[in-house]
Amino acid sequence: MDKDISTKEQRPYHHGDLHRAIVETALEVLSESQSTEFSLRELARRAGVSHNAPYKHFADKRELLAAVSAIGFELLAKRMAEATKELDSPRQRLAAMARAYVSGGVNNPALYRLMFGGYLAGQDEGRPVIERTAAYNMKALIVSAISDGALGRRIEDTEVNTRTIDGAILVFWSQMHGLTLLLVDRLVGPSNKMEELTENVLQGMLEGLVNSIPAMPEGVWVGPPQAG
Amino acid sequence: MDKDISTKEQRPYHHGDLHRAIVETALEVLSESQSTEFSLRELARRAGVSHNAPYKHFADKRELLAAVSAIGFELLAKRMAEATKELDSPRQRLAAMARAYVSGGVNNPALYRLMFGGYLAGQDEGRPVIERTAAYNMKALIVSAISDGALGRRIEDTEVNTRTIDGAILVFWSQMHGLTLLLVDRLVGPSNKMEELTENVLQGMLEGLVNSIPAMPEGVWVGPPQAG
DNA sequence: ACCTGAACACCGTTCAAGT
DNA sequence: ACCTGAACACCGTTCAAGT
Repeated sequence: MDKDISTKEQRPYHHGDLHRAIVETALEVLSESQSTEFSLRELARRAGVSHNAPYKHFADKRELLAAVSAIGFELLAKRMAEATKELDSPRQRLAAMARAYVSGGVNNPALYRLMFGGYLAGQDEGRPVIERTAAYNMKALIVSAISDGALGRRIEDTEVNTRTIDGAILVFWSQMHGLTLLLVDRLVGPSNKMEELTENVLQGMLEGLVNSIPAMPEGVWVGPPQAG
Repeated sequence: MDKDISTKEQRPYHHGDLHRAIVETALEVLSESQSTEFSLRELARRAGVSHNAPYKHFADKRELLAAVSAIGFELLAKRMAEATKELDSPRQRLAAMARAYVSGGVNNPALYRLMFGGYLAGQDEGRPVIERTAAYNMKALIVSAISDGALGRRIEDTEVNTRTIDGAILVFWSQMHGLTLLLVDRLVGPSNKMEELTENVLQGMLEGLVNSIPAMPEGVWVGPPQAG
């Protein structure tokens, strides 16, 4: 009649939170293999449940990956918030955020690609995408870094309006996004020059390509091509 | 004894160029489905050969996708060359190239993601990647657009050196790459505002974020999030 | 040379049960 | 409720053969 519920490891009926366990396993496997091509069955194996158990928590492999992606956005947002926490100067805040953003991506390329790679984007137009709100939380940090005065003098003006700020955000985000992905995909490198490149790009962005691009560190471009 | 080789459709022993046929089928399927998750077997079916025939021409699904990616780079390079052909002003050339680049990506997101999505990037460090030279040909167009005077006055200076130009290229390319992918992944939009956004970003990039970002068209940001 | 059919070890996903 | 085993229709890839 005794159940012996507390001390020994039971085989059947474990896992209080399989949902969480699966997502964490997925994050591990993603980091290790740097690929989303793992199978649900492998995850189940590593989590110690039958190949079928995950379907109680996720309708789909896609849905699991969406959950992983959402966590990716949270992690990146946390990094960005952390990096800017104690900085006052708008320029410093923006630079710190850019560095956090780029290094976050370069640190776990597969996760960054999953978040932005459109694996979960298209499909049916109307369907709400689960990680979308997580993406918006992250974007909000960029918005605040820009609109809290990052643009310097213009931001104090009365003529500044939301559309102008939207423009700045778009420039900033797409610039960092592009740099991150070129680094991640090894079209530019090496990634240990990452901070230097980020700083240079940031400076060029703020002050204008024509006037201010500083000399780049050498060996920035991956290559050379085979025979030329 | 007659072979009847010319007029009738034979069943056995077709395809003078199965390699090409497979790649073209892959491009079709990629465009239609906007996903790289089609199977080799499906390609073989559509090309009218056994599921096994492709392996005579490609060691791997990866190798096939690399060939498709290479064609993607060629197509994009052609677009960019075409777009700038009859323009003289560096500013116009750069803008035209940016537009061609972005619209090329937005036109076939799955192909663009395949080209840049790192599907073929990582793996073994040393291994030469087949599409890499194609990517370099495309990059050469960007290089020429920048260094042929696109930067205006600075480019005439004796103080201009290759490292400076590298910096400009990095800014330009990563900016366009990022914008393209934010559009493609619907984090910013709608894509019919693409040209306008491109022009604005380009202007911001050339003249500096602080001074020159013009007002953005409305409705640029996808959203809003669910409950906020 | 170029293509085929059968076979292997895997998938994602479903379903009728078990505790 | 939560988990399982068996089953289905598919993969990518390999191999011994056919023309």
